[in-house]
Amino acid sequence: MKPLRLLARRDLPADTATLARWLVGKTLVRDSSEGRTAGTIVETEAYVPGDAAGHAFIGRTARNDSLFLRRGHAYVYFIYGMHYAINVSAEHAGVGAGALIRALEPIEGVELMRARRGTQRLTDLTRGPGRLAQAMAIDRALDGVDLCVRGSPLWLGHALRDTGELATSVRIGITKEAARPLRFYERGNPHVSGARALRT
DNA sequence: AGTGCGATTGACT
DNA sequence: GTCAATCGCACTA
Repeated sequence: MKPLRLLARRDLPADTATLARWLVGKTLVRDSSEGRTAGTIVETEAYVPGDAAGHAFIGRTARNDSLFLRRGHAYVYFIYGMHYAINVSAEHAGVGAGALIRALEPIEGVELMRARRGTQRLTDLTRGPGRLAQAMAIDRALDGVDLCVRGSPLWLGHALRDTGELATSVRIGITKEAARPLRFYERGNPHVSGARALRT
């Protein structure tokens, strides 16, 4: 396997939508006491500055504070009383925006992911924001973590393979700003979510 | 102090 | 295809 190399913050595009597109193909790595899990990012959504669908729209609060950090930090939120999901903070410090990571293709630690998820099927491990958070043991304890430093429990790595065709669609599960084409995914990848939510 | 709901998922008809 | 689970948080009062 190719070695996992940390992405430098200067490599991250400052613009939120550009960042979300660019993240498809990169690697998300989780180092925990249980071991390492990692996956190729295959689906993201952009929540841009001033976006009424974004969690930062209401202004900076204790919950969404991490969205306002300099790009490359984790914003982890709790939703529906049972699920966590992770964003990569975007833009400059003080601007509330982020890229939601919606799906991964597992690369490393698949057995650990299976144990955490309580299921065997490979495409059930990290297809969807809640599932991937569970597979990677991501919760509010990781909120605000810097994804661009060595030794972080959660970090971003370079692409480990060529990325397939990038596709674009509207975002899933929102009602405001629902027509904006801000979801990005690798076309045809079986780990991409959204089959229920979208016909395309 | 009470209310309503959400960037989802899994179980079930 | 439909729907309940489950709770932190923003908002109203």
